[in-house]
Amino acid sequence: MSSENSETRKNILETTWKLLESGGPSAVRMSDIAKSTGISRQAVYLHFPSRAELLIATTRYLDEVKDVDARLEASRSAASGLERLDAYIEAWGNYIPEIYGVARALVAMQDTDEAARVAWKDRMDAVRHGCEAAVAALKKDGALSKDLTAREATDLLASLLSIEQWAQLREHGGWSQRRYITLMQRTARLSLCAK
Amino acid sequence: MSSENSETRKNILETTWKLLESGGPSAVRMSDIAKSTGISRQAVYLHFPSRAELLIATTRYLDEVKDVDARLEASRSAASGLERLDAYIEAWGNYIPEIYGVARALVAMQDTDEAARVAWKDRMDAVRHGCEAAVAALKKDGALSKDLTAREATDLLASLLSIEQWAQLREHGGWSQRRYITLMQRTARLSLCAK
DNA sequence: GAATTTACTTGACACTGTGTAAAGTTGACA
DNA sequence: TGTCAACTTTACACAGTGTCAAGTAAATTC
Repeated sequence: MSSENSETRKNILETTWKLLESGGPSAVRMSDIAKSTGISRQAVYLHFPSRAELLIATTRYLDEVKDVDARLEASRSAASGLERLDAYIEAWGNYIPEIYGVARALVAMQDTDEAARVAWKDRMDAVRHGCEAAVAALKKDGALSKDLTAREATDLLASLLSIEQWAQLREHGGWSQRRYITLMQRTARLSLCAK
Repeated sequence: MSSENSETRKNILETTWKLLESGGPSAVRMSDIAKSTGISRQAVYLHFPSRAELLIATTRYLDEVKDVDARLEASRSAASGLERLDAYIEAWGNYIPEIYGVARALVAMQDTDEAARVAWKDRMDAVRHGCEAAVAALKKDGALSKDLTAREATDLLASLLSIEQWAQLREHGGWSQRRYITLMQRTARLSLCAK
């Protein structure tokens, strides 16, 4: 395999990303990626050992380009637990559409590829971690509902903010992105907070 | 293809169901089904034109055996909108684990098979319809939150009750089935009802 | 300026799983 | 005795992934 910073490698990642954004995940084959990148199918394998690894590398590339960390860290500076919850939902909720194409492809590989499963789990654990922090902030304020343990509140929030949930509301329900954020903030507040 | 009520046909459906219940969907190939049924792979094709059609037939077979309709209709007799909401969540929520294996396999085929996509959409539309009725009952009681249109409330409820959501809470979160039902009822009540 | 290295191309092939096709078997039933 | 239905066996086409080996062309090094 060639160096990590190869120009071609970057081109492949960009192409993969773009192809996944427009069109279903199964429509993006290794040959499609090669063709769109303007190289041979075998050349793709010189940079990535398998389709799963390519998809995983693409999500990492996306995170890097979009600077997820910075966007999610922003919610940390919130004054109250409630503000933090809102900020986190806004930050993550607005990140979802940007990674949806790639995420979908990765999810589709979960059943067949162990590496893809782990990569997806890591990603979801990161979200869960953010949820955990938001719940902890609520609890610190005494704002967490007595009906829920911190663990349960975290699970609930993480599943409310799942990509599948977003897809269902946006695609099937036809919700606007703005409305999605607003109503998720509302739902989270009502179901997690005391009183 | 043979008659609809063939003994072998039923055996294939039973086997498919059982295989899907134990183990990932992609691990259940046509040859696995044939082997477990005790017939040749080709014999399966004498009864079902494709893997997708077999999976679709299996969901229908399950609905028949489990009598979904009767179970979901039960919630209709509820006195108030709120009771109806609770009853519907309980009925559907308890049905999910029984169809999860098959549902998972059908979802996994969505990207590649149009028939599977439509079959799954039909299934989800049926759930949505139940949600719609529950929301309408709430609205009639004047119990629906003013923050939401009936449409939005329906979308929200349907996505709360999605199979993916259930899977995430039960499998990743480790929630018990009882706790899942209780907290979903609570979340639905808090996010849909007025005041 | 010749040799080597790097990045890529070309073409062939193994493997898995789906679905098709055709000829053969077996038992029921008329 | 014949025929029909349900099933078996064998073979094959096809798509997509991943591997292998030989070839090319430009840049780098000696």
